[in-house]
This record gives sequence, C-alpha cells and structure tokens, in this order.
Amino acid sequence: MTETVPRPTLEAVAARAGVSRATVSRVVNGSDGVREPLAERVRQAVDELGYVPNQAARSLVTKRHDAVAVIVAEPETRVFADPFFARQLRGISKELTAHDNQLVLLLTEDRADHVRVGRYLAGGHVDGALVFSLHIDDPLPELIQRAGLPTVFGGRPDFNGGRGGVSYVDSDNRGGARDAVRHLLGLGRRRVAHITGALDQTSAVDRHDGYRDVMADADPRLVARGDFTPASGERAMRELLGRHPGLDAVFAANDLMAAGALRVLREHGRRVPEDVAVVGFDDMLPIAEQTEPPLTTVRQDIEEMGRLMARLLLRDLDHTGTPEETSGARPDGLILPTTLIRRSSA
Amino acid sequence: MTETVPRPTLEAVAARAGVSRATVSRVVNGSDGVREPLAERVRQAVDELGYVPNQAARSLVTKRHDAVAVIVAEPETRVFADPFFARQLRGISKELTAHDNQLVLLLTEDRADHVRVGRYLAGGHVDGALVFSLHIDDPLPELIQRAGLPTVFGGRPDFNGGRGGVSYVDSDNRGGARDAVRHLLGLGRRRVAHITGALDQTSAVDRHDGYRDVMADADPRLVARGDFTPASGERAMRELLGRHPGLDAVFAANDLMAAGALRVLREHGRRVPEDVAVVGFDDMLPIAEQTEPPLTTVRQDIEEMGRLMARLLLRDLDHTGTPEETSGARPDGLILPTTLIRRSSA
DNA sequence: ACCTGATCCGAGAGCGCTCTCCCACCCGCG
DNA sequence: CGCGGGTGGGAGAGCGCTCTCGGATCAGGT
Repeated sequence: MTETVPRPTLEAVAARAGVSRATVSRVVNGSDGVREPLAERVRQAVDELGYVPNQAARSLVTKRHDAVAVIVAEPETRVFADPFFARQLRGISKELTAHDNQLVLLLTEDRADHVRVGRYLAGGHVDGALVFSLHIDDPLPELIQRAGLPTVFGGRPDFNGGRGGVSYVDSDNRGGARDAVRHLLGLGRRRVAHITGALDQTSAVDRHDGYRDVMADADPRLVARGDFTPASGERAMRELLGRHPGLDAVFAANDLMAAGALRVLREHGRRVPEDVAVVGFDDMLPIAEQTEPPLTTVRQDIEEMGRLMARLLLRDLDHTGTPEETSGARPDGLILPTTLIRRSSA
Repeated sequence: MTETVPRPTLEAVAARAGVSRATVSRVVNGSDGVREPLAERVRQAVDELGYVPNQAARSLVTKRHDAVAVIVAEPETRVFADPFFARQLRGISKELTAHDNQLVLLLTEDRADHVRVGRYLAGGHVDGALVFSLHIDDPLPELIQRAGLPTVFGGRPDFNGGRGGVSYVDSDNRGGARDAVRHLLGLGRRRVAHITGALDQTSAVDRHDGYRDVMADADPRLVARGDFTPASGERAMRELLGRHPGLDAVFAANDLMAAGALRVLREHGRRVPEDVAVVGFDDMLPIAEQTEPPLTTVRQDIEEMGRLMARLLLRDLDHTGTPEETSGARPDGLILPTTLIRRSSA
C-alpha cells in the first residue's frame, strides 16, 4: 500500500544542483559563505526533491538532538486530575517548537521508572530536561541533576543539600498567599483561618508561610491541615468550625479544598461571603467558576510558567560556545507573579 | 562544572572485552550467536564502562527510531480544561515505555503548525503517530495519513472520503448514550430531553445518535444544542424548560453541561432527581462528584483508550517483515465499552 | 604583472553503529 | 584421518550528515 519511497539525501540534492554535499549542507543550515546564484540553485533543488535532513545522521556528528525531555513525576493520580499539567505542557511546547526543538515526554510512577529515566537521560537522546517534581524528598531531581544534563525545574525543588545553582521556575506562592490573606483583612475579617495543602510539597509550604507572614500572631488553631483534595478540604473545614466557631474567613491552599470548605460551610448554615469569606488558590477552571458562590482565588499563569521553563533551558543550551560562563551567572530561581481574582466568595 | 565525559562507544567495549565490535553489538541487541563465556565477558565490559548505545548512530542504519509522535490538535483551549488529555497520555506512555519507545509530543494550534507537523512526520523522526483530531473536517488527519506513517486515531475520525483502513480507538459513545437514556426510562421517566455536544465532533454526534436510538419518536423539541461548555449547558437547559416545561429527565452529552443544567434546574425550583433526573457523560472528576447532587454519568476508560491506541500502533510497526499482511487485515476501529456510574442525580 | 589576502567551494574523513559477508573452527561421518 | 556441514566470531562497508582543510578564484595594492 504505502510504498516506502527512499527519501532524498544530501547527495541527491547536491547532484541535482551540480554542487558538492558541503555546499548543500551550508545552504540548508543557513551558514554564510555561499554566493547568491548558487545558493538559490540549491534551494530550488531542495524544494524539487522535497529534501528533509536526516536528523539521526545530523546528531551523530553534531552531538545535538534539538530535543528536550519533559519529565513528570506523578506517583499519585491527583496530578492528572487537574488541568495544570496540560497547560504547562502547552507553554513548553510553544516555546520549544518556536526554537525547533522536540518535546519528549517521560511520565514516571515508581522507582523502576526512575532508573529508566536516568538511563535515558544518560543515553544522550536529549539536550536537556524539564522536570516537575512535586514532592519533597523525591529522589528524582537529584538523580537527574547527576545525569549532568542542563535542567530546569518546575516548582521550587527541595534538595537535601541545597547546592545552589539549580534553576527553576515557580509561582509566587508565598506572595500570592499574602495577597489572599490581606484581601480578607481588607474586607474587615479578623479571624482568618487557613487550610494547608500537602506539606510535603513546597507550594503548600510556601502558601502556608505566606499566610503566616500576614497572620504572624494568629491563634495556631486557625490552621488546619489538608492535602489538596476536596475531601481534605471538607474535613479541615469541619475541624476549624469545631475548634474555632468564631472564624470569619478561610484561605484554602487550593480551589479544590476551597470548594470542599464551601460545602461544609453551607451545611453548617454559614453564608458565604456574609458570615465567612473564602479565598482559594490556583483559579482552577472550571471548578473555581462553578462553585456556589463562585470562588475568589489566586491565579497563577501556568502556561507562562511552562514557557519560561523552556526558555531558560534553551538559553542554557545555547551557552555551548563559552565554557567559562557555564559555571557562573546561573539564574537560580524565577518567580512568577500571581493575581487575585475577585469573584463572590470574598 | 559538569565535565562532559565522552561516552564510551561500542569500540571501547569491544576493546575492553577483547572482541570485535560486531560481537558486542550482537550481545547488546540480544541476538543469539554468541557463546556464553564470551557473552558474559562482553556484558561485564558494558557494565564497567557504563555503555549506552548511541541512538542516533543506531537509527542511522536501522531506520527505526523507537519513537512515536503523539499529535494533539487543540484549536480551542477547551481541550486543556479537562483532564482527559493527561489520562490518555498516561495510558499511551505506559504502553510505549513498556516497549522501549519514546513519546514525542506535538501540540498544534493552527495551520502553520499543521505544516510543521507534516514536515516533521515526513522527516522520518518517528516510526508512527497517534493522533487526536477532535473536529470533523479537520485537515490534519488526512495530512497525516498522507505522510505515509502508520497511524492510529483517538476518537473516530471523520474522513470526507471514507477510505476505510483507518485504525482508531474510541469509546462506545453511542452505546453509552443508549444506556444513559434507558436508565432514565427505567426510572419511569418519559419525557427525556437531550443536550447535545458540539456537533462538529463525532463524539457528540454519536451520543446524540444513541439518544435517538432509544427515543426514536420523541418530540424533537426535547433536544437542545450545546457545545460541551458549562455555559452552553445552562443555555440549553433554559431553552428546554421554556419550550417543554413538562420534561422529567435530561441526558447531557457531557458532565460540564450537566453541571450547568443542574444549576438552572435549581434556579427554577426543580428538584433533582425528584422532579427532573439528570445524567451526564464522561465521569469527569472532580466535577462529577462535586455537583449538587453528585452526578450520575457514563464513564469511559480514558487511560485504557490511550493504552490501546499505543498497542495498536506498536503492533502495526512490528509488521515490518511481512509486506503482504500490511495491506489487508487492518483492524479498523476498536470500541471501548462504557459504564454507567450511578450517583444521586438520576 | 606579481604577490597577498580574502572569499567561496569541494574533497574527504569520520561520527557510532548494524549487518553482510567470509573465514576459522568444531563436530560427526565415511 | 580427511571431508563436509554447521556455527561462532571478525573484517569492513556504509548509513547521511558535518566540518576541517586546502585549493581555486578574484580583487586590490604596489
């Protein structure tokens, strides 16, 4: 059926244009040193034959692959329940394709996968890696750094030995949390509670820190621990209501938990926002818009985050010519601003 | 900092083991014809040097890449708002890595991207493609098929000239819809309305067809058109309520629209499920569980779908040796069963 | 007119691997 | 004890490209 037509080679193009392989190569790769009439003839031959360079042959000699790995650690299914992943991927994809790089996706679940990923990276198939490590003490980040590939992390990683020189992109979780709490204070609320996320993730820790920055001397009983799931939001809300019935506001570390909290508040006859104001985090759509009432929340530009990760990495990869600059001048972390989205819940 | 140590080559391993390159190659690729004492010596040399084959050099001669492209067309952002994409990707990823294949992700948005994708596929970087085309009359599928690569589609594609021989994996949208409607009838409902999805997608068409299979002679005014968004669900529900106030059940083509319908029903003082029973489609979490009341819906095993797509493709790719079998015996479509998940809304 | 230098292009090596020969060796048989 | 078939292992070509190097060409200066 589909006859596998042998693809034209550099040689063929050269023959047709009546030049040497070297010249065709020069034209194809856009290097100067080929005068106009000749260059045009080559370009025409390329078009006529529909020539496309063989990437394998090329990287065999250049040692570049124009490909980067995106590694997503997802021991839990939860990662996949939210739409962030896709957004981030899209940001990355856009930036990558704009620079003619391919995106090789590596999804990992367990230790066995880690080994595989390590081998893959060491195997020199890609020029760099973009890594999403969600959990503190995840061995993956270190493992990857040790592979010696240029790497950018999504979300602040937490290395045991903070060696510095780790580049990453993250949202301003702490600042966003501060904004959320200040907004509640601005509404005249004084007993602002907090439902934390899973504290084995830096984002949850940072949001909690942001809350404490503003509510430094608040009653510690105003803080209940959640794990980012809706059920944990409900549980935490009940807990808070039980031990601190007088609370007049809640800042949940994500929208899912905020949605859970909302349900419990309604159950208990508390009106939102009149009796208790609620603020979430993420602006996870369509959830945040669909709660009752619609959720006031902290938005992070997740797609931009992906784009920046890719940009950072690509810039690193271009530094091939200057070995001296490679060691110093590394931009450690890049923090993206967040925006408070005001809906009806606060 | 990270000294780029030159990776050991086949040559180096051969030297260390005291054999020829060919022998090492044989051992590494698991082909027989190397006797045990020698083979062991080679394996040891491989370990000691930490040898990893250079994929570029390998595919240069084998013309295989052990990589498949996953192409996602997403002219609209909507695709990214739902978690399906990620699930499917995970299914694909699992199957692929189990067979030592890489996943190259290609996200497209507009015509320009189509050209790029076409070139990429023609460029022979991957052995096959997995394609998600969401819209009828999307030019991408044809374009990809023309590239001559083995391809499997996610969701029933809609070619103008139904040439057959197109392999795809899809959920049993029609059967699932029938189940949903029959369930409503089983509840004693008689005036069952339907909110369609965007009818430029085969999934929406099929679900609509399923509804009509069961409600063949229903009042056509019981059908309102939506486009899979929550807002369209609300709009459609209002429309239905307006022109057919006596309806006692609604089958929405997805959960997002069902959630919108639920809100409108509440607004109008209709109790769910007492006055109006509601069934959705997708079992999109966490939405489906979080509505009030929790949604009865049709679940599709989205991860399995991804896995099957990959499996189908890989099987196709293995058929390299037998050119005769390639033309015939192609499994056109694979339809996955759906399950009705009973919650409180119906 | 001759030399110098810059510029353009071609020849050829070689990237790391696979795979087809082909030779050497082992065994069993006559 | 020699011969043939079978089998294990090596030699070497070649996949399609890049890139260095050197030769040719051309211009300008003296």
